[in-house]
Amino acid sequence: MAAPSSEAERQRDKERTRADILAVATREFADKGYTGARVDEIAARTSTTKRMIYYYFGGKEQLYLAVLERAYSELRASEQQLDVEHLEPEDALRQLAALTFDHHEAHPDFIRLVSIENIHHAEHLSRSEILAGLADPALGGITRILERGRAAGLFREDVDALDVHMVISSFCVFRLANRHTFQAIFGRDMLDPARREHHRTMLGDLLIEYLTAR
Amino acid sequence: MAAPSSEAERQRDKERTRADILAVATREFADKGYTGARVDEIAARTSTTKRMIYYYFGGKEQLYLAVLERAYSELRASEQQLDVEHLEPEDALRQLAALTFDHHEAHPDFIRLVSIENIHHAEHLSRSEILAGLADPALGGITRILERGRAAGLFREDVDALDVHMVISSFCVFRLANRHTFQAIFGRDMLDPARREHHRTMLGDLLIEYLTAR
DNA sequence: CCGTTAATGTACGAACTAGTACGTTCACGG
DNA sequence: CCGTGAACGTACTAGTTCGTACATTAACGG
Repeated sequence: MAAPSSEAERQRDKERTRADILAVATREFADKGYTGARVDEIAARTSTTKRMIYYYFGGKEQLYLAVLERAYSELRASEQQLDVEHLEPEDALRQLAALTFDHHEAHPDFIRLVSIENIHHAEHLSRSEILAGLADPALGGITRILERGRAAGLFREDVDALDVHMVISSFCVFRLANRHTFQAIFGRDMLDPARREHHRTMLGDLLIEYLTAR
Repeated sequence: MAAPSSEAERQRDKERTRADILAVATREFADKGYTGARVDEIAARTSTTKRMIYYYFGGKEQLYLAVLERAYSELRASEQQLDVEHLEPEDALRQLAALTFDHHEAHPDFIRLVSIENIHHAEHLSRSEILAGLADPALGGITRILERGRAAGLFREDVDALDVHMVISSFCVFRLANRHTFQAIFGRDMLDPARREHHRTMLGDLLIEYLTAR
């Protein structure tokens, strides 16, 4: 019947249903945590039924893993399209930090999923097949910038790419992941645009001053 | 009967039972999260029964709040007994950072409880009565160090105590809270003694180089 | 030494939750 | 136009989990 495959008119659409479930599940898991999330609740917010969750994903745990893997894949994609090879080491690092800062702020679900996964001792991520592909995209850029910076005698020698990555991630993740207790205790809103801008440049300064010390 | 109140021989001991429940609950909540924790499981690991949890605390939620409040109280106590007034600003800040670093590493349950509480948007902590007493102990020391440092022309002016606190907390919390996904992805053990030492001094350098820049 | 009450133990229920058995409908090739 | 299988819906179950009614025992004052 004139194949409506390319149209949005199909009533039955494998991909659409899968994507719908995944999107709803991402919000539910990020919001409530793995144990707190309810399969029935996810199903209810979907345009389909619970039966389909089991049909396409197998169960709550596999659905959670699919959600986690998609979130990490997006981060990897964002990291890979980064091109800072043509910049001077200092500027390259500042830009990389700023882009990481922005990516995290643009993906609050991801931050929460990582926190949740750490609560569960990374047991799901450890068993994931995408695990092997995550380290390199995150470290490749930093490694090359550090090499150029050290070759030019600009950067100190006693820090490796993973240390730098940790400083960047710490700062970007903490201000978002812990913003609720921070807000409760200190009354400071981490999402305030002015403060956001201040922290964004602060992170760059922090890195450069440390790496170029003495 | 010769009041065995002060002895450990009592069979019925209000304080002992309460403390027992609280200790077991702390481990359970820190390990499984609020929704993941099981009241029956906590009761089973106690030397008393589930009935006593409801007798002394009222319910799962109040028990969790009691656990959270005790964890924060310990941090506050540790912060208050800190005396860095007699040190030069730079050394004072390095020492404060190192002590925070140590305290976090010595209290893994606290780190996890904070992560868990943030997953729940700090809804429990926000309603806590101890909330008002948490900000000052955390910031007082830093504020005084910064004032002395700025007065001596050593430190930059565009950073406040809360920003400094955030940098310290970010670093100390992240390396522990996110160590499972970090380990899974990069294969790096954050608890390795040599690396621990490296990061401990690294944090001090990071702060000082940034604050004394230019 | 005994009554009162704080402290404790047991058994149970109501509600929830992941997962499934079974039945139905749509799409598409022949 | 019809048979076949993929996609989907409904209703249910088995097991879990928080919380409580009810019974009991230890401590302590008088």
